[in-house]
Order: sequence, then structure tokens, then C-alpha cells
Amino acid sequence: MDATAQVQLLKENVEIFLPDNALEEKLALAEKENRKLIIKLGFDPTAPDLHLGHAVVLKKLRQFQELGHTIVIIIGDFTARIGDPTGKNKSRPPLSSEQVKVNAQTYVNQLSKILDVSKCVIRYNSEWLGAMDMTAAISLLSQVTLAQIMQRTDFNNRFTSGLPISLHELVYPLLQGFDSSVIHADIEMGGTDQLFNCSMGRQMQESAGSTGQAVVCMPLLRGIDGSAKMSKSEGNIVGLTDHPNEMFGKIMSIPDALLPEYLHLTTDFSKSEKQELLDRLQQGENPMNIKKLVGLNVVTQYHSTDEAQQAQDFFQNQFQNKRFDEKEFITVSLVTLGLGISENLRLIDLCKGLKPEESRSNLKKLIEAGSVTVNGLKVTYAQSSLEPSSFPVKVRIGKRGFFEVLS
RNA sequence: GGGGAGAUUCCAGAGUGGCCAAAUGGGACGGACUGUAACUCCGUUAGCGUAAGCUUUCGAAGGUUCGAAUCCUUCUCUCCCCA
Repeated sequence: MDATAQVQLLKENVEIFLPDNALEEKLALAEKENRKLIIKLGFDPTAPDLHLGHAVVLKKLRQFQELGHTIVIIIGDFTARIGDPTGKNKSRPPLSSEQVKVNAQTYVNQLSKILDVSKCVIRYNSEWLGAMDMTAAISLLSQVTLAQIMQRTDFNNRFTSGLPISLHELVYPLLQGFDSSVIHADIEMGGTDQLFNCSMGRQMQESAGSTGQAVVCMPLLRGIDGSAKMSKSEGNIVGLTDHPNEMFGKIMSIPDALLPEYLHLTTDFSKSEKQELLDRLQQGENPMNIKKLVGLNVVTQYHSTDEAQQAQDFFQNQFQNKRFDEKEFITVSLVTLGLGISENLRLIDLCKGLKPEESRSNLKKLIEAGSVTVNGLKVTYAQSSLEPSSFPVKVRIGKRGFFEVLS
């Protein structure tokens, strides 16, 4: 691939380059010094569940990796004790070192779905941050002013709206920046929400007398509910390890308005394929069709073509087909639910057995609201009893709970 | 260090002795409609009980009272102003 083609590929979907011609500059540098670039990606081991939002960044990293550049993953085990304040207004509980190890391992496993982990360098930042003494720490702190730190939107918002900001949170960007300095990063990747932290790294490197890293930020993928950002705490994620059926279903449930964004950021389609699908949307084709194609594509990336196809079939049968009998049910027996078959097994008790995580009060409300059907018929009285002779019985609870109960 | 304000159910935010499991809005969930989209409408939103009702909940711990989210004491945390 020639240089221009490389740049074009690497620029696709990127939202922010800092400085503007960062990429060209760094690539030229690599060429001149006859070496590959060091690309940094930081990871906070408090939240090891990767989702499609992370994948946007990881896919870009893969492109760099495929061009031979070195990916350095920083496991922020030290900084996890502080907690990245990005978008947060509450402090997080500290993690034990065992928990950090477990999380790091899960994280790396998930990374391998996208990156060739064997070619990545993995470093823990406690290695240098933990060893730092007070003199070095103070000297680090002296490199940045309060006004600079307060430029960060998040701190600014919290400050102006009277919310607490602890001092240790202010230090977080510096430590993350110091990481860049230690590993001599050429480029730091992240979502646009990491812009501040990443540019701090650039500054730290420069004040340490070396060349500052370039910052490459990918757009933030919005959550499946259409809210600003996909994040676990919002409960709007598509996890990379989600079951194919679930993954497909989640894609189908995104608002139509999000479809172009998902098409661009989450799929593997080529530029021309993407354009073709966008054209079809524009021409008024039912967005559902395009959404299915996106769903198929995404599930294929993280599972397989077959599983993606099966997921689509499942979806069509389970949710689009109106015939109750033809749906798939999870088979359970009364015995495994710990329920004996008796003269008067009440519906509420059966539901509690099937959905133990729901409270009885809540299940009762669901039944009364008409969300429970027995053999396809709504039953709205929680105390209804089920005759022993009526088993096996098919019970649906809410949109997604399909059970066939054997006696 | 001194002075002031505040902490309410998932979130925001009312409530200043009984009518408070706590207004209202948001979110979430469920129902109708549908393409598990959007829009719209309706319902639910502490737990347990078939029910009457009972239990726990308004930063924490004590106290006053027949009765406390509301009053008092101590404590914890936060914000603002002055130094």
C-alpha cells in the first residue's frame, strides 16, 4: 500500500487529529527514521467489558497494526486506584490487585477479537507510577497549571455546578500523560472524550524534552438507546461477547436515526457498500432491511457467518413472526425450578420460579399489566392456578421471556 | 481557621409533626399500535402477603412525641463566602 492510500485508510472515520496534520507527520517521521510507530492505547481495568463503542477505536488500531506499527496497551492498574473522572461525577471504589489482574485478563481476551494480541506490548502503569517518589511526583505536577486542567469540560462543568472535584482526580490526566512519556508513544488513540487526557500526554512529553505524541480520536458511538455515549453504566451497550441472538436483537432495537452512524462505525462494509446502503435508505427503503444487514455484518465480525444467519432467523421467527406456536422456548421442568406439581400451582409462583431475579410484587404487577401469556393467552390474575393436567405449558413473560414448562 | 447553605425513593427535585411508600418531571419497565424503530395513548416504578394489611425506606447514630423525611443532639460528607 502506498503512502497516500495508507493515509486515506487511516483517516477514515477519525474525528480529531491533534495537530491537524498529525498523521502525515508521524508517518513521515517513521519513514525517515526507518522504524514503525508506537501507538498507545490506555485501558482502565475497572471496566473490562468491551462493547461496540470500544471497537470503533480498536478497529482503527487494527489498521495500524496491519501496517506493521506497534500497539502498546497500557493497563492502568495504578490509575485505577484514582478512577478516570471522564464523564463521572462520583468517585469509584478502589480495586484490589487480584481484581485488576482478572479484569486485565478478560480485557486482553476480548481485545483478541479485534487485535493480534501476540503482537501487542502490554504494560502496567504501576510499574513506573508505583515506583515514583514524592520529589518526582511534585516535579510532574509542576508542569501543568490549574487553568490548564480546568479547561477540561468535565472539570469545568462540575466546578461551575457546585459538584465535588477531588484533588486526586485533577492529577489523573497528568499520570496518563506520563505513561505516554515513559513508553515514547508516537500516537495515542482514544475516543473523543479522551482528547484532553491524550493532549496532556503530548504536553508532558514535550516538557520532558521529547517529541509530543499525536492524538487521534475516534467518534463516540452512541448507545443503542440513542443517548450520547455507549457505556456500561447506562446499560445501552452491545458487548463484544454478547450472544449472537442478543447482539442481533440489540442492533435491531436501535432508533432508525442511529443507523447511518452504526453503518459507518460498527460494520466491516467497504466504502462503496456503505454508500450503496445509505443510498437505499435515502430512497426510502424500509430502514429495517438495512438494519438487518448491519446486524448480520456485526454479528459476523464477532462470531461467524453461520451464527449471524442463525441469529437473524431466530429474530425473525421469535419477534417478527406472530405465530406463538412457532417460537422458540427455553425448556424447564418444574422440578428444576424447585416447584412440585400440586393441585393449585399459582401463576405468580411459576413466574417467580422462571424469573427468580424479579420480586414477587413486580411480577404480580407485570401479570396484571398483561405482560404474561400462558399458551398464547393473556392471563391477568396472578393467583390463577395451573391444573396439573395442563402441563407442559408455554409461558411468555414480557417481550423476551419464552419458557416451556414441563411437569 | 471563621461564617453560611445543604444531604429525600434510579436521577433531578417538592415535601418542614399525622391526609407520606412520599408531589412533579426524566429515565426505566410493561400494555395497545409497530419493523423488539419512531410517534401517540395507557399503566407500573420499596419488599412481603389471595386480601385486609404488615415490614423496611428520606446521609449515620441516638433522643423528644401517641405519632418524625419533617423537631433536638452528636457524627459523616458536600457546596458557597471570607482568611
